[in-house]
Amino acid sequence: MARHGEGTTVESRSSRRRQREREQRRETILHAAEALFAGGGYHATSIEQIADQAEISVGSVYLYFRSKEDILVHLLEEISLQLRAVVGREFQREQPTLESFARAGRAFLEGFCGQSYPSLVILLRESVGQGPAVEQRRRELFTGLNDDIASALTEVSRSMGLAPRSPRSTELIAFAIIGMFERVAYQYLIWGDRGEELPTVAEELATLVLGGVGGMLRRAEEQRGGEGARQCG
Amino acid sequence: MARHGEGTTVESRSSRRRQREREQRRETILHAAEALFAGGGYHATSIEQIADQAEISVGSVYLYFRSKEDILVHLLEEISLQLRAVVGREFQREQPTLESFARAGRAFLEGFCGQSYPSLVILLRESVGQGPAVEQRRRELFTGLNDDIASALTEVSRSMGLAPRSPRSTELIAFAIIGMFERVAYQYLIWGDRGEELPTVAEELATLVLGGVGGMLRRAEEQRGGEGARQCG
Amino acid sequence: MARHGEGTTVESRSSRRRQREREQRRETILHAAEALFAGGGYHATSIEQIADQAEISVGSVYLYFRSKEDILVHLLEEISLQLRAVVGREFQREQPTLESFARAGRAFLEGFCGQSYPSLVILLRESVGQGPAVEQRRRELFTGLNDDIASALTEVSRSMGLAPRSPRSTELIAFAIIGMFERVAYQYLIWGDRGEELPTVAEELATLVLGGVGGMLRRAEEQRGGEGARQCG
Amino acid sequence: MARHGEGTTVESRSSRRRQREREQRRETILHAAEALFAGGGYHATSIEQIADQAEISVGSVYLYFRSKEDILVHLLEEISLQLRAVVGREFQREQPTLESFARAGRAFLEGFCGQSYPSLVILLRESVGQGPAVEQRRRELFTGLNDDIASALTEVSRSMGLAPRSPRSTELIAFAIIGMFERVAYQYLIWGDRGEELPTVAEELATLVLGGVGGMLRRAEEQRGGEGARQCG
DNA sequence: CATGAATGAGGATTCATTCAT
DNA sequence: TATGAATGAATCCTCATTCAT
Repeated sequence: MARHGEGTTVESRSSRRRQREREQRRETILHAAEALFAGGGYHATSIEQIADQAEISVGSVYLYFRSKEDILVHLLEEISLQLRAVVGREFQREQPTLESFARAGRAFLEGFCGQSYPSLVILLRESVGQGPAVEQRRRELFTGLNDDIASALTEVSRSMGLAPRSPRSTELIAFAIIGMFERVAYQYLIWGDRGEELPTVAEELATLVLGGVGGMLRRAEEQRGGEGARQCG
Repeated sequence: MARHGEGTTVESRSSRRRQREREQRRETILHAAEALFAGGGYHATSIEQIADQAEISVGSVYLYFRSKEDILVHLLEEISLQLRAVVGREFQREQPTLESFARAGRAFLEGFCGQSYPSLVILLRESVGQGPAVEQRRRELFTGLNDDIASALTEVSRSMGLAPRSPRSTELIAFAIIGMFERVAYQYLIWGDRGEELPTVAEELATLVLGGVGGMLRRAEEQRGGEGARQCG
Repeated sequence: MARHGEGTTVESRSSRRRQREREQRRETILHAAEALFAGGGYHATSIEQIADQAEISVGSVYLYFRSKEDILVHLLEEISLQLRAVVGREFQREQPTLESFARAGRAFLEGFCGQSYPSLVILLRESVGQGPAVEQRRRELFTGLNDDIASALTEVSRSMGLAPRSPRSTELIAFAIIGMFERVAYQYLIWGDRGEELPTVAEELATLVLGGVGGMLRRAEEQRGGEGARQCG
Repeated sequence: MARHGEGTTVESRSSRRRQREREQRRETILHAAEALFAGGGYHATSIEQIADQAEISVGSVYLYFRSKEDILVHLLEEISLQLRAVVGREFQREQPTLESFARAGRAFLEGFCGQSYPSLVILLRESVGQGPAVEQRRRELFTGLNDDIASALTEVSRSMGLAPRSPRSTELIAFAIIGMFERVAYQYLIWGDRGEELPTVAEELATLVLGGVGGMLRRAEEQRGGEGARQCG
């Protein structure tokens, strides 16, 4: 329908603007929901509240999201990206070392939790136990995170001159690392009202994790050696 | 209302019977709810379903529990006891050693998770994000568990000849340990459908934790030494 | 739980009372809905209005009916009984004759339509085009009615000395009879605001139907004869 | 805006084209709606679905029709024309006879129902019980149809040498005829899934109607005679 | 104590209609 | 004219909790 060369431009301009506005609106809803879910809880938050907060109508929410659950799923989507960006960065810069885990831990606590407390609350509290679709997304998130960490672990243990461990060992260590940070974040940030201690805790935990991961890697090594020996015998 | 001297006896007998029956009824409701919450989710379970499963009337549920939320809180209560019994036992027998942590870990995975899967699901999934009262109880549960572990840690590090660490270090290590097992249990048991791997995983994780905790303790020591040195300088 | 002979009586008494009250409540809802559906239309009537009219709460409506649609279906159920009682009576008394159709017609117009105008409106207007479940029930209603009439037709034509006609002919004549009354009732009662003419119309239609049915029966006879002849040729 | 002499021509040309296109668009919407209403039901069909099916935007639907209800009303308008064309044709060709009713009946079943099943569904099912405006249009439709048939009846009875009957008798017979075909069409075509029987049924019903109408006419005559006699006496 | 019918606030979702572009 | 995003009123239904029996 657009005529002449510029027609296209005009059309694509307005269409791009539309697209941008649409994205913005989506984000607005998502952030309104994030704040409300984190503040009052997923179930205690009604669609009407979200609409009010986002300064749109109830019906409009459904132009951007299929259902209330869908909002939560997309929130997890965003959190997943944030999280892997913050944490993954530490492993991607160069050859990861044991120190990378300490840095990644600090990044998680200070870069992620500290920057976006609502995200943390949704990740660790509000998205838990809220139905299968949400659970599925959480699972993917954690699996992805675990893969990142497991890869780094493999690299690190190789660079430490440790023999390659079984895939499950690596997986387990990765989950263990995630779990440590999860619980610490939950205790200190969600339950703790101890935000001011965050830097100290981050520092201390980073140090501890260094020892813990180092110890686990070595232990896995020994165990494997033992197994090997036993098998040889 | 008691008549004659023996009245008291009679009454106390029947009153004791009453008391016992009351307890049984409570348990019945609690276990009905546990199964339903774990199976279909806390929100998807109605009081009517619980009453049906417990073979009593809806009204009777409210003779034993103030509200639906109250059932969940008491379920956490029970789980808390189970958990500390299973895990605590390993630390209480004698002088705890590093090995105790490995044993406690195995006990958690095999004794608790393996024996009562529904309890695990409620502890880690269904009781999360379900309102303040529940959250409060969960917090107490984890704090209690943490205290147990922290005490053991103090003992162990002393018996290992390591200098006493700051209370926070100990607390952090304890939370880290809890977190490791939480996430591993969630991944392998709740999401994993990998129940059959449980013994292997338990064994492997126990070994890893030995290394991890050992490493963390040593690292905490070093850090403290460093700090001390710095302070001295 | 009831003890002694009278216990049973007492229990069954109260249980019978309960049952009776339940039935009454059901009827109350049904009649509230009937009036509102007939007055304002099925879709324009909300569950809240029905509850108000029946002087109960919204939730209680759902103790007696699964859904709004379910109310309509049960309304049709009742109408079906009424209708077959009123119309069927005329055929059941003795050997039906051609006159029976005239009487049944009068009974339909005066006994059914005249007595329960709302029922008529629901049968012919509000239950039409309201979804599959309702349509299914309407279908059964009409099929049942048709069976009644078809049986009578068979009797009558035999008693008139007419040879038995094909099942389809009988079915068709029965539907034709139903259709005549339906449209006449719709025109004169639902659209007509001509309730006062009812007796006259009923009389006139009864007479006409006598001729019509008689004519149809004879015509079916001839046609059959013709077919037979053709087949013989 | 028209320039020069020919301007008018040009304008009227383009205006006629516009007009034609507008009509086409209207028809497109109408037919999209017809198919959807007949298929899924009036209420289950949304304006968006209609717009999609007609390959226009939601807003455009409102350039052609005031409301969703308005679409249904106009659909009835079209159906009314179709119907009277098909049925009326049989009476208009020459002097109508009793046979004309049989032919009109066949035309209704085969020409109308058989050719446009969706129209039938909308006429007999989807337009019923859908609010006052629609009901008003349906009433006009049936009244018009009735007038056509009543005129023909008057002609026929005169040509059969029967004395003129009361207007109401004629009206009643006309409604009776319409009702017969309505119910038969509903049963066999909408409920019946017996489309293949249509020709047979049409034939059989035509024959029966011959007898029925004949009988009704004669009976009306007798009754009138009786009344007259009574009045005379 | 036990029952289970009754309550009614609450919430997610739909959809006909409008209007700025 | 055409569009389709935005609106928000309207509605069905659920379910935790109460209380008369």
